[in-house]
Amino acid sequence: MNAAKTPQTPTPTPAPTSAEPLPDAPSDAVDAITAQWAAVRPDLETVPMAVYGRIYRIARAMGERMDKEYAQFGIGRGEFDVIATLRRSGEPYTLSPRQLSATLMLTTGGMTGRLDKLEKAGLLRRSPDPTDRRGLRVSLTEKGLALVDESVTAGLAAQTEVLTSALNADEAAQLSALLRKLLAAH
Amino acid sequence: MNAAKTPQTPTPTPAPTSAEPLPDAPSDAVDAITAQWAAVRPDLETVPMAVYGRIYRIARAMGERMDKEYAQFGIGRGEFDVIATLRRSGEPYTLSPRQLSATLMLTTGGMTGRLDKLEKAGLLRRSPDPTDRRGLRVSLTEKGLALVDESVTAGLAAQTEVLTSALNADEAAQLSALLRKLLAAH
DNA sequence: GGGAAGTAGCTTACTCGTAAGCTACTTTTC
DNA sequence: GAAAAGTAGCTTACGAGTAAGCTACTTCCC
Repeated sequence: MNAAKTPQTPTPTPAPTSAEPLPDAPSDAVDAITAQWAAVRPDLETVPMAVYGRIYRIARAMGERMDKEYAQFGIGRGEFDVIATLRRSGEPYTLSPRQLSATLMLTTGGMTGRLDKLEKAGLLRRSPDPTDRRGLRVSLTEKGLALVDESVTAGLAAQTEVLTSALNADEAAQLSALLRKLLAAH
Repeated sequence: MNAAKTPQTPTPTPAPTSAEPLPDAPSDAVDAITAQWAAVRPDLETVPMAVYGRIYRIARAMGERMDKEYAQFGIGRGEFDVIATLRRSGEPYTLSPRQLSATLMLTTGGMTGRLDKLEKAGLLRRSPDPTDRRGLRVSLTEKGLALVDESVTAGLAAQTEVLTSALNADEAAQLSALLRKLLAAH
């Protein structure tokens, strides 16, 4: 009835590739998965599997946490990203839909939907671009500016809380540096 | 016309929190974002923002890469996850839909859709559970077993390629350990 | 200066997930 | 051993994204 074989011992040296569940570190769900793979397919590398497996899970877990934070302000993560992009672009908090969809790696169709929702909520305003009649300018309203300032603080507090509970300042800096190198390879 | 303000210099000490774009490290899109925030909201912590920003982007980039790998075998990432879970559970490569949806953190409705598609493709088979008439048993077919073995190898090769191009073995192990600690806090 | 090519934003059709509700069956409890 | 509660899997309604195609406008280029 167990959901899956639970590998009792994360076998000291199960894979061809070195150190996985270091002696002191407690084993987690990802260790269980790599151990299962090592049992049935010992030819597979477990380190990359573990790294990306954890990245994927952390991204998902923090994403859900962020959703909850932003829900307090009546917006979703997607909407937050839009108003946050406007906010950090500085005064007058104005960008075009195209700039927004490019920055957020979203199709224009998806952006139209987000802007509709935010405009209806009174957080931003669409106005014609005076220099190009094809285009629009999207600006944060007073209400939008106030809301984004509150919600970014709340969201960041959540991230900070989890990060500092897990890692000290040195480790966090080290992690950031390693992730920068990894991201550069993508 | 630029999509966003491009911060020329990642200012040596812009934020209250220490070392961000280390002297040698090239600055990336995430550095640009944190620099923008530091300019308009200098009270915000930039380290957590950078860590989670990079985690999110790496997860997304590798996700897209995986989609391409699996597309060669005619499946998507979601379908791959299902047959991979069956594969690593070991012989007889059989689990219930409930076990699968629990393991993959998916609703039962979502699992029904994935199973429909995989069954139609001949990669797995649904049969009644002999001990519980409410339940089903989902098993990999010969074809499914062969396909998952090929696709897991291809996917892992892609992950290994990117990881080893960015980090040496020590760094990768270090990253894995830091991520384990961070994941544990979620 | 006029036609070709490019760009901006919106709409439509489709995909794939969730949430909630359904039926069928099993387990618990008195 | 019958009623109540729980569990398994499917269906339906809905949400939010993509891809492709549309119209309107601008820019390029001869």
